[in-house]
Amino acid sequence: MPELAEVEYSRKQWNPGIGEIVREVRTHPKSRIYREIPAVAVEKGLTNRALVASYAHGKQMMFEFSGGAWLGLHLGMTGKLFVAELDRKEEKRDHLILRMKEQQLIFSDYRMFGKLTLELRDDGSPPPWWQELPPQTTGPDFTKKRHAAFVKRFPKTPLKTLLLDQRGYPGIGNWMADEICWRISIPPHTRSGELTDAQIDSVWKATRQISRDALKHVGDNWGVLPKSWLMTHRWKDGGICPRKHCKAELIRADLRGRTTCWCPSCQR
DNA sequence: GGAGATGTTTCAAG
DNA sequence: GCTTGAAACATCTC
Repeated sequence: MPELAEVEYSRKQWNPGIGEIVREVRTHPKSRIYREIPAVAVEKGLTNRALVASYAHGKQMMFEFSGGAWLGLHLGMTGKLFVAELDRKEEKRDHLILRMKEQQLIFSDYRMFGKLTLELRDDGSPPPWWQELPPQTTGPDFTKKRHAAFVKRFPKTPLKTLLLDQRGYPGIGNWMADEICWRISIPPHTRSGELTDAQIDSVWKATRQISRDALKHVGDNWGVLPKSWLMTHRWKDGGICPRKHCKAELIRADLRGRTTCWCPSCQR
């Protein structure tokens, strides 16, 4: 599930804990989630600290705690963040639980592709890797020029696959990449090197637009995406292209290891 | 039982 | 050093 907008949504799920002190930390020490840092270090590092703020950047999230502790989270394929009452029973897939006065913040992930880091810093600044993340697709530094250079760097890579590269397009995931290709009527398997300058331009525009639209629609309460989007049709067998007057049956096929959906009529 | 799932990392080859 | 492409990771659901 987690792409740009869903990550932003997830980050906000822990907002009720802002300003609250972590009284107890529960972990699953053997979980794969703790491959970057031992669970004990996370328990020690977060106990008695207050959650100060949270940030999202592409698919990455950062939670700032008092005293310069920075908790980085990535949801992988199946990670979830939520708040629960204190009497909620611990479940097998809860990897991190932060118990506060009247609630607990939970990170669960059954497939365990998620990732967790914790860094304690003296100077109050976020970890360097966080500051060096590539420009957000909704921000001012995601320029046409930067995008064009990135496209030209990987001429053999199919456009859809290129859009999944987090170095170029942080936050773009499988459905958004398909949505972008569909919106501008380019087949997802088109090699980057075969795109015209005008097409490269339209990819840039669509990427910005769809990023912004996705954030707007998912919003604070998982808004429903418009029926006019490819996304709302892509998983149905025999799904129909939602473009006006098209009505072609959508195709789903593997492209470089990811399920890809496109319209054989619009995208040629 | 097998295939597939809205993601990243790693490794080998050119 | 770079790009490219496949496999691995772990578990649940259909």
